[in-house]
Amino acid sequence: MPNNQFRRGELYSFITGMASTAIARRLQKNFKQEGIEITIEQWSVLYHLWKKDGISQQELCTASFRDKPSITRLVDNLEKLKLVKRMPSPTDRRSNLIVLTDNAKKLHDQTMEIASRTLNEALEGVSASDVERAKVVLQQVYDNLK
Amino acid sequence: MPNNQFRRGELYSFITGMASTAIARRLQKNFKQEGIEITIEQWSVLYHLWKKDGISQQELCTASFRDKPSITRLVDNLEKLKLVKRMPSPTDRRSNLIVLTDNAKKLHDQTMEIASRTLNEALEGVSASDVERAKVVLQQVYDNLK
DNA sequence: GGCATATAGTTAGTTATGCAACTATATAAA
DNA sequence: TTTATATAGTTGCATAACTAACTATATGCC
Repeated sequence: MPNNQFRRGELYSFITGMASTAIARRLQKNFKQEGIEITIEQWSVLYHLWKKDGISQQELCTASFRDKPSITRLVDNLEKLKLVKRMPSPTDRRSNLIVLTDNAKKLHDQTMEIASRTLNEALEGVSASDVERAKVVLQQVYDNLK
Repeated sequence: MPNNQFRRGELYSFITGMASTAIARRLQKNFKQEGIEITIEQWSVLYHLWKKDGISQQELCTASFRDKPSITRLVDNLEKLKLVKRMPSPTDRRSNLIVLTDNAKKLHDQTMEIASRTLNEALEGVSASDVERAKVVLQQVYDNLK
């Protein structure tokens, strides 16, 4: 096996697993410590709804890079938690519009503060320009494969 | 909400989801196209065993950044697929040594070639030095949170 | 209008993760 | 030696992901 193949195998584990799951776990832990009992996946859905409320499940799929079954179940669980409601679309009877409840609106400020703090923990000692360069690489990887 | 908090929220999605899941999906797809019916998680366990065969589940946990239940079940499934066997450790009766079967050894060359090719697809147009810099950032993130 | 096709969303089955609780064995301290 | 503690691994429960198959509605074409 050529040496560069080995190094790329190592890289795979870096990009694929380590940093992303570490951030996810830490964010989940920080939520829990403040008594916020939602998963980070649920939070990421709320995150898009806070930016734009009342969008369809399909729009949530696109925004959050998930497939339709994943969004169906995340919305199921968010509905059980009384954080969102499915409303029939007035223009398309196949489609639901997902709207935030007051409970979810109340979570915005606190969870965004925790997410911001978590990202600060994660990026401690990393310069803004290195972060930007890493973003560009990861975006390029995504674009190469989508 | 201050503007830089918003930008960091965007960054979160970069690091957490996009690139890593895109690579995982593409690798899975490339395996499947060549008729290799294992998951990338199973492959990542084999990957460590190819480097060093006959290690304990705990060593697999450390090497693959997974917790013990995850490794227990991955080894369960790999055993069902006749790709590994649990052997009792001769020195510690609590411990299993996980050894590759001949079937698993046969998968090495083909899957490494696919993984290498997939990573080439992913990194197309990204310079080696940018890859190295991104690796450093992701490693730093991991170290910050572990 | 009627038919083919595309789109929105749901359901079922398998795999994987995280967490907590558990068993069994090993090690260290009294 | 006995007791406490640490370690290796398993099991149960909840959540989430991917794939494939499905229902219902919309759209485009004849």
